[in-house]
Amino acid sequence: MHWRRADAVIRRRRACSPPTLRNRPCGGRSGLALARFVVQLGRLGSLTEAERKALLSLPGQYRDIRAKEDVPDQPLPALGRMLVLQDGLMASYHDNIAGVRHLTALHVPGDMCGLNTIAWSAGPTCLTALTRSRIFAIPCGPMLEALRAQPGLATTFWRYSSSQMAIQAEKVISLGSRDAKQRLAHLMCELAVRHGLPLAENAATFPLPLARHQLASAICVTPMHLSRTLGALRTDGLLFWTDGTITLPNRDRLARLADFDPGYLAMYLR
Amino acid sequence: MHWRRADAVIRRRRACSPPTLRNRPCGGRSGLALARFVVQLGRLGSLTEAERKALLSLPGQYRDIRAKEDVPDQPLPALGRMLVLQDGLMASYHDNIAGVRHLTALHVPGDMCGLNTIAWSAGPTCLTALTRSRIFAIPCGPMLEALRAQPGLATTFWRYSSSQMAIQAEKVISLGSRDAKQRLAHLMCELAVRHGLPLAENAATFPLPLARHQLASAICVTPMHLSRTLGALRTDGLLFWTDGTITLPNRDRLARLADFDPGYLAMYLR
DNA sequence: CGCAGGTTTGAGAGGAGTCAAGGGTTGTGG
DNA sequence: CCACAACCCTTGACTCCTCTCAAACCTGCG
Repeated sequence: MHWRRADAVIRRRRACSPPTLRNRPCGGRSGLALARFVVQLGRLGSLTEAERKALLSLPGQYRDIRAKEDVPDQPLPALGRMLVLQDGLMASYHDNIAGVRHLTALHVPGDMCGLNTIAWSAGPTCLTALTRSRIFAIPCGPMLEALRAQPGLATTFWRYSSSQMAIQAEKVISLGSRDAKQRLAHLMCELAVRHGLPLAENAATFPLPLARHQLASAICVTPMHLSRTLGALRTDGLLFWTDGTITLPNRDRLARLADFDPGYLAMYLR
Repeated sequence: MHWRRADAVIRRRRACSPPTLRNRPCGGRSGLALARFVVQLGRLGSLTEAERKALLSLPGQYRDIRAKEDVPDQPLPALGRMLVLQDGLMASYHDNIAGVRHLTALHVPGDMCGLNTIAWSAGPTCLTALTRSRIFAIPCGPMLEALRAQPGLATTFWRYSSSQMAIQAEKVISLGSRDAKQRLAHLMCELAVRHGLPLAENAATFPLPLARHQLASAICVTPMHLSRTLGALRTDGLLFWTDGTITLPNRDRLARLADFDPGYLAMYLR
């Protein structure tokens, strides 16, 4: 694959990298990642104490993933594809027939990636780490076991998938009806909420240590046009992105520009 | 709301139409609609005989919906929002702040619309009937009851939601990386499959009794541009749309043009 | 230091939107 | 029956957004 980038060079080095992850497991059971995930689930509706306990006691392994490393189809043999993101930023991607990569979803810490692959897998759902990330990988077996022991979990996971679908739907609306400036503004409003910054705070700052072409891919524009769009929002005084950090001085104005309605992000709001 | 149309007239008549459905219930229990839905579910994975029976015995009411009629938030009081489409074509829509309508998903006969609202509802998920449609509306109570009696159903519904999410994801890819001609071609390839036309048949014909501006909205272009795009595909000999009927003489070529890979439509393939 | 890659900026081209006009169809009322 | 309106569809001209191609700049690194 290659990014839709200025120089359009196919990076053979990366294409030839080994298909399985080769990173050291770094111990630890359960821990922060699952706790964050459970908090998200809790915001979506009723979660019984038994379900909470079952989730928090799920076994798994922490793994560090290098930035720009892909998680292929069978990422962690015998570990399954359910990854709770603890730190960093990951994305689901799709490489089209020409080999150009498009990011179809972003994942922030506390998100569970690939959860619905246990329900149904529509072809290869591939993940890539946009930044150095730490994940908690849950094996398939114990997850199925937990579903058997706590049948209510299926509903909970279904609910979670539905909430992620709402984000997808908003992306469709964005791509279908907003121009590049609005799409960028909308994504920034969304990421601010998903990073846990309360809506009440009008100014926001959060890390986004991406390359330009990665963010460009997330809003479906070329890096060149992203550059111009960033410039436009910068002169508006609405968005600054330096040293891998986003600064939004005025989220209200930004939200108005982007037609942003946070209703679909209930699971991230406190 | 108003469609993004040539004359840009807000149709007050429709906007003022009563918010609740006023169509005659037309009797019948279970029947065709649910059977089609169950067939879809069956293709997604294991469905036990008990679950199948529980689904098929779900109570509900058939309703006819006029073309262009909206199904508002609380469509059928005390009936819930789970509608199995038996005949016709429906769509989920989103009216943006300017009142312009965008279709975010199409529903063909056998689809269950709004199923995931029972899991989690991200704001108003509104439906509209693109053509005269017949639905089977299932009340919320019996559905929850069935979920209690057959806990495995939650997994099944979760799986179904995931499969619908795959269609959404493909839409994101379409909007992000294909131009109008490819998007139209892609949607036609998809609809042919979802109408149950076997992939092996290279030529396809299926009904699509829509107005131009409705289809335009589904692929996110203006009706004027759709008109041009239809002309282009017509001169290519790939797509003809007359009298509410789509004719695709060469699905292979169309699929190649659109970069269409039917893998994500497993639940519609036989 | 040179090089490769990321980033920005500019000029030109093309896809898609907007505005506008014209023809076709349907429905309604005189 | 006809006139008229309303709506739908198509086509053309113009404009704007975004892509492509290209060049220049910057940065980190071998």
